[in-house]
Amino acid sequence: MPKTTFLRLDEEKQERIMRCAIEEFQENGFANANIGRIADKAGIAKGSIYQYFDDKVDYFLYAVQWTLHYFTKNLDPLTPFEDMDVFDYLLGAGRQKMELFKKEPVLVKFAQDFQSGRYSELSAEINAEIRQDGDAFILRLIKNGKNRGTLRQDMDDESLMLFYQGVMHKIDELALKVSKDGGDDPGEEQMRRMDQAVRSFSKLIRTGMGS
Amino acid sequence: MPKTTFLRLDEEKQERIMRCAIEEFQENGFANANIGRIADKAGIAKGSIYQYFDDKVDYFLYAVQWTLHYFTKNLDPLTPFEDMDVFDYLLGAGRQKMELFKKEPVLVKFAQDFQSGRYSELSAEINAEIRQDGDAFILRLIKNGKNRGTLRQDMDDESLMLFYQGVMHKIDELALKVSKDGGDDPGEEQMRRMDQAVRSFSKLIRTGMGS
Amino acid sequence: MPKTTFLRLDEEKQERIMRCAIEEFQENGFANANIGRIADKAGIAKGSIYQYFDDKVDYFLYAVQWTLHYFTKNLDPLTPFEDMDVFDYLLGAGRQKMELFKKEPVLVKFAQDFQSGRYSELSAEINAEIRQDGDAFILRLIKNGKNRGTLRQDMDDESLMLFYQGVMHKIDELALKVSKDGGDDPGEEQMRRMDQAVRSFSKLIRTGMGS
Amino acid sequence: MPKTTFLRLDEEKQERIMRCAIEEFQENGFANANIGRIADKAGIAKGSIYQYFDDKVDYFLYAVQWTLHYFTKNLDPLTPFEDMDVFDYLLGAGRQKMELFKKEPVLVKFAQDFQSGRYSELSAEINAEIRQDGDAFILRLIKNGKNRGTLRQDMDDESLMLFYQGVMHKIDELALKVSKDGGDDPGEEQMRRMDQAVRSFSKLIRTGMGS
DNA sequence: TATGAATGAGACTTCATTCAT
DNA sequence: AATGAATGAAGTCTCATTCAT
Repeated sequence: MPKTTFLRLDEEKQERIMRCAIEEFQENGFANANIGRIADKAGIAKGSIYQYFDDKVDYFLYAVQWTLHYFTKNLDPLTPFEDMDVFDYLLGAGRQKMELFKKEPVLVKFAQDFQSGRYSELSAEINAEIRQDGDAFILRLIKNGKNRGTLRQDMDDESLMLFYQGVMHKIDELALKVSKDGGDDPGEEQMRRMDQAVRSFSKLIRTGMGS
Repeated sequence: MPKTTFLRLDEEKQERIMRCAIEEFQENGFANANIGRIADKAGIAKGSIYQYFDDKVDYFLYAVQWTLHYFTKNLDPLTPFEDMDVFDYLLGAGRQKMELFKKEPVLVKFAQDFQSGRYSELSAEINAEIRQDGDAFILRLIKNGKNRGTLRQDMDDESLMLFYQGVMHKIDELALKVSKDGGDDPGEEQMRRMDQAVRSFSKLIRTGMGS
Repeated sequence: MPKTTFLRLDEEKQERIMRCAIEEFQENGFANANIGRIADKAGIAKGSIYQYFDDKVDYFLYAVQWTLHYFTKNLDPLTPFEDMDVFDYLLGAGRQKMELFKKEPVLVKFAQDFQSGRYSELSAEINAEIRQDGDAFILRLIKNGKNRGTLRQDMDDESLMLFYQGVMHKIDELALKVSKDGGDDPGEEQMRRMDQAVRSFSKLIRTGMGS
Repeated sequence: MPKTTFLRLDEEKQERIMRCAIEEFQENGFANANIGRIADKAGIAKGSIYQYFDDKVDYFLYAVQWTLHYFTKNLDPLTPFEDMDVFDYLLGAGRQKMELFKKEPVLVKFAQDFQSGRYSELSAEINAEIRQDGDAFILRLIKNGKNRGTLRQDMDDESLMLFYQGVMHKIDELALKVSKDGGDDPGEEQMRRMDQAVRSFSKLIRTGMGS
């Protein structure tokens, strides 16, 4: 919900203005994020921000939206969607995510934060919406899996989804940690660690912990 | 780390002062929590809080500690520990957790918040410590399971732990939601829903999603 | 060390903001000086002061610097320096100081206060620096006097300086008192009293109290 | 002006209570002196202080009075008064003062502070009174000097007094500095430095700076 | 008489937002 | 459209003083 003034800016400036905000929100949380500091980092006047957005909340909400948009634009095209099931996705997603974390650590951390309930004080609605988007995606993977016969049929979709999401969340956490360990330039070492973990999780998701 | 002045208060007052703080922090996050509001709710003077704690952070940190202490005091004694494995625990914990959520929804939400990384800006150390305590508990369950032969042997303990934690977290989320749906007095209806869910998750953890 | 925001203000406003602060500090000391009161007197918002200075200490320190700068700008040009000795200076300075006291009683009292060690809790460094500046000036007068043969040679410069400063301090005190006695408009009466005193002190400094 | 409750305490406790206050006032100034901290240091309850004194100002004022009383009780008896003039006093006082500084540095610093105008916001009256006491003492020395013919007759007593006080103040400053340089145990080295300085100042006072 | 918990006014400081230029 | 100075509400924290025990 930025004002039209903002949308008329050239894209490079828009991006700069959003990334600086995201970095600030991610580092300090919403309440401690400082509009003046964002303006400084972005090289614009504090007043200008109020030409672009109604207020701090508006700015933040658009930062969330911008981040989600960034991911759908840059990530999903890479994953051919039809006919893929959870296991396919999981295996493919592991390496891909690592690369994403390396490339956009701030965005990823920001996304992870609001998905795990930081900022929960800010409009439960948007949080719900975000979650729904993610849910829809997983549910399609699950339906595909059931159609292809790779997923057990004796359990309802929602239970499967929750189960899957719980595990996925841990993978994300792990990927973030591994990529952070890599410092400025996480190399093949980190990649191998991550691949290994993904394969373990894949096996566990498929066949469980039981002996 | 409260001052001795606080520890000399009678227990009823201490509890009131901590519960009011926890409620405030849970509802508004750390930065938006308002010391004056807490004092009002607790029926004491704003200044008194600073007779009890060094500052807001100190107060918050003790709220975390108090909450953890509350759980270990009221919950763990109920779970006989020796020789129990993850599945035992999961099944037993389900109903128990529901009851806890019904009885202490605020404490539970507060605990869940700081375990899922809200407040991450506040002393990563405490977060690490909290996590470690939880980890140790799970690792013992896992070792027990491997000894009893109920857990697969071909996977390292840490992977199993992460997997288990991911799923557990979803159960907690669910339990909170279910108990919230029950309004003021969640009845047997909610209990049944929860039991069902726990059994589903238990099955999935044991045998996986694969067909 | 004011922020650039302050330095960009027009000079009239800067001066008003500094004079109000100096008056407040002089009347109440540092700890009892009230930022809100200063803002009111200066006709600006309390918050604005924090756009200009880091904090109260920063504000105070700049008040000291501003005062010293004021004196060097408005006073020293009047005193031709080369080849002057202590006695010349003393005689010349008397009347001049009286006029300064009449014109800027607050600034003078403020300066006297921090030179005599009120505010000593605030950064001993600045105090040292202030003193050094003054010392250098006196030492030059003394060297000139020795060169011209008007000062005794059998005593080290530092002793002479301390002796001289002790007496000078009393003259300042006296000038302040005399000019205060004059009320709103100290006239020739006061001037005569002061001239007399200066001549007495000059004689004493030169030839001592002994008979 | 302490309450009778205070005066009924045994002398050791009274002294402790006063010395702790003096130390606190000297270190932090009046406004920043903390009643609670004084009580802690003195090993009494904060509330007790209000059984002894009306309020903080009362406490402070009595600290001043106590200090002056201490000096008149412990110092002046040592100086045979009759028939002494300024030069006698100066020479005798030098070594004596050094010893006093070594023995009671806090008291001395405190006295020096309020004589040089720190605390000036606290009742100008008392300050004036303090000064008057000192003045009377000096005036007697001066009259003695004139009677004995050791002081010049062609100058009024008040000018001589101011002159003398100005110089004396510098000696005090110096003595404090020298004794501070000596660290925990200033030895003969410091004593010699001080004696030397006193002799220089005595000569200057008697015969002046002129050649 | 001694204690120390309780109080609450008031201080400094922050910062989102406005507005004149 | 952009700027950045100005605002003032609101927050945290301090501490002299009171008062019940």
